[in-house]
Amino acid sequence: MDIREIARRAKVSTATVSRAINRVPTVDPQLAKRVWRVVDELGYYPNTQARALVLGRTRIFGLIVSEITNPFFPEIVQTFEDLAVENNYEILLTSTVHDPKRMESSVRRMIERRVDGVAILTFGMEESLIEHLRDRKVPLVFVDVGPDVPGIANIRINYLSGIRQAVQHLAAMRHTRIAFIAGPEHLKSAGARREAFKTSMMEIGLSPDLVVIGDHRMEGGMNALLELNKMSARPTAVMCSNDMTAIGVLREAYEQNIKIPDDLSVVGFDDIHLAEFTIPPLTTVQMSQHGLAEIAFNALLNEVDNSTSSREQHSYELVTSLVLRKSTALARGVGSAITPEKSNRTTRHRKAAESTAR
Amino acid sequence: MDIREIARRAKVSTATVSRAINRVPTVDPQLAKRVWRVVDELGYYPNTQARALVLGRTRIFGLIVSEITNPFFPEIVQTFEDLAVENNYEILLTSTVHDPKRMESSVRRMIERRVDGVAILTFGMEESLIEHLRDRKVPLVFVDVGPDVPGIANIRINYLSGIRQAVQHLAAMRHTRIAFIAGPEHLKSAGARREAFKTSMMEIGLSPDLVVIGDHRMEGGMNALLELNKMSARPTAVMCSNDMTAIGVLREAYEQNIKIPDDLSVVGFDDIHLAEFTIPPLTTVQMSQHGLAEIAFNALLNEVDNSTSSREQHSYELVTSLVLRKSTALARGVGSAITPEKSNRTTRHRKAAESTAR
DNA sequence: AAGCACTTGGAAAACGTTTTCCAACTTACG
DNA sequence: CGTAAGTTGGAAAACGTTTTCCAAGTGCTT
Repeated sequence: MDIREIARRAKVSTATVSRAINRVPTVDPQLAKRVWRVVDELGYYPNTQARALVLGRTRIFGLIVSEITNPFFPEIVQTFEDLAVENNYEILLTSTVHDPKRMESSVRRMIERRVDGVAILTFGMEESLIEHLRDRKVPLVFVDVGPDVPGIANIRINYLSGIRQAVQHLAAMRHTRIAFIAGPEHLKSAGARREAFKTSMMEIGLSPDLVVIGDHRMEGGMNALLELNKMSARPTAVMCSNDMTAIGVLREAYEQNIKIPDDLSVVGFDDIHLAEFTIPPLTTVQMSQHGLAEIAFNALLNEVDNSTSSREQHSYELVTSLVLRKSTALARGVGSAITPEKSNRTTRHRKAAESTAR
Repeated sequence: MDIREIARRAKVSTATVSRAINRVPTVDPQLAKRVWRVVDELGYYPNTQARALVLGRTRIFGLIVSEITNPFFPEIVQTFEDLAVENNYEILLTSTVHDPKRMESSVRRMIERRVDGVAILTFGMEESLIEHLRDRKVPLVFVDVGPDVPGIANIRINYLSGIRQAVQHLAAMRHTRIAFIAGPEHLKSAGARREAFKTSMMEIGLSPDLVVIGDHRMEGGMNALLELNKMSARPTAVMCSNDMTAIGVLREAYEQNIKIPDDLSVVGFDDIHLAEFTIPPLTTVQMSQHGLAEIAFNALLNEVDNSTSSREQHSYELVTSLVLRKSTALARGVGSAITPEKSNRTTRHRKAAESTAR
């Protein structure tokens, strides 16, 4: 069933049907109504491929993520989809699972399907692939790419703001041996978090060298804690490069019968929804997934519409900030005279929060 | 850059380029190589819209899920995508978030984009919508639709197998007051789980009436436990309609200082990856997400290829089974003479597992 | 040398739209 | 009544492929 069929039945030309469907204002309302009636009766849906072919626009945005099974991403995907529905776009979702082959095939698929833009939320992608896309003039949004790739909209994440708050929060609770569980070494974003940790620690005169490498998964968090436990001078607090790592730490601590937060304070990064439901609830650095998705989508939209004009706002920034829950407490041995009763601890907590969170 | 450009540069006809690209065996290898060289040099990618238009196949499968932010689904999406990549398909992913409007727009989008098939992994979808798709002869796979919709491939899930194991496992540990936290009332799949629980309980002469309604989210699990606590005769064990609910229960128990599993045994359903990392690790009923996705994808593939022949295998079954971890234990008061020392408890656990799991 | 089988190219139709051009028609206004 | 302005329809081009038809070319067999 095509537009010609509709034209025949409504006794108008295909041109008129097209105009009616696309709500061109010049068309007579009476006529338009007649067309719409036939469309509804027959359950006609325009063929988007054909439309895309002539328009040179597919109304599809590509979205490349690292790993859809990491709970960080579904929230982004959901927001992205909400916006897509609102703006009549589709999403072509691709998950690279850290595999260079998959990254390549992702890019190929995006090009083959002629998406109108791509948001890249995976890290460690070959520069040549990015250039491949850029050379085709596909609008791109990127998270955290260095300043070295010109002509690409970039969402910079201010890791320092939140991580500094976290470190100061821990220091305020008398922690001095604070470890960091980093992400995979090749990940730029993981490197940036680590850098921010280092900076924050040095600012307040603490040693930033207690670092062990994780993988941004729960498994890595478990292993990292094992690692940390082997050390002669064990840390009393640990910052994790993301929440999944922190969940792993919590889990391994349970296994080892290490009490959180009494024996060890832990703070995560990302503030995924789950962080509110861990045991104990996770103190973590918030990086709004909703905000990230929104910025990415709008950047793309912007770039598609004003394809020629306004190439200005090419860089966006997302700040991070600490959210306090229950996985951090006074360092061991400090204030041990006070009964570690639950409500008490919470109160102290809140105080510390106020002193550092602003 | 189109196929004509390639033809010109390779000094062959567009017909030959098309044949070469699609690996039609009759074309001379020499010539094919020449064509491919030009293709690579120019970085040419065939336009899939144009191809779809003439072929009448888009090589896109629709995938409709309830809620991508529920960790149950990303694993399915990942497997689905793996298979899509392997078979040169794309996925059009849609998340209905339990909103009838979104369900409608999902279906509309699938039709507009002319997907080659749709896997419906959302529940409580209007029958009229499904018929809308079926009337268009879009191949469909469905999870758990009743036997009332003919002409649609259906994946039936054997909830009973796993739930019966779980109930018997609990009974073997001397639990008699076993509660069930159900899913949203309108969900067919949630209803089926509840039915399976009821059946299993009655089989062994226990009352199946201790039921409270949840929402398949962590929040609902928390509320449900609150509810349960108000009861005069509190349950000693609780089965949850899905793992997210169980995670909520664990969380609220922590809040209430109820020890899991000593004070309360809890078992989940789904066996999401996360279930291994809760505190304590969650005993749960496994329903392979990987298997589900695989069946769904292959069913679709099958239906597209043999569009006319073999309409046989229209129903698939997925069995469920209990996986034992640490969130269940002997009922309180039973064998309390034994010191509840950790390794001991684990051993008992394993034994119970063996007696019921087969 | 003739005949045959196979490969190749040229041309064109087809897929389902949007859009342009021009002509024809309607309406409103002076 | 004549004219201008606006709406509508018909026809056709365009988007980028695949595929079919037919004719021409190539190499092999007899």
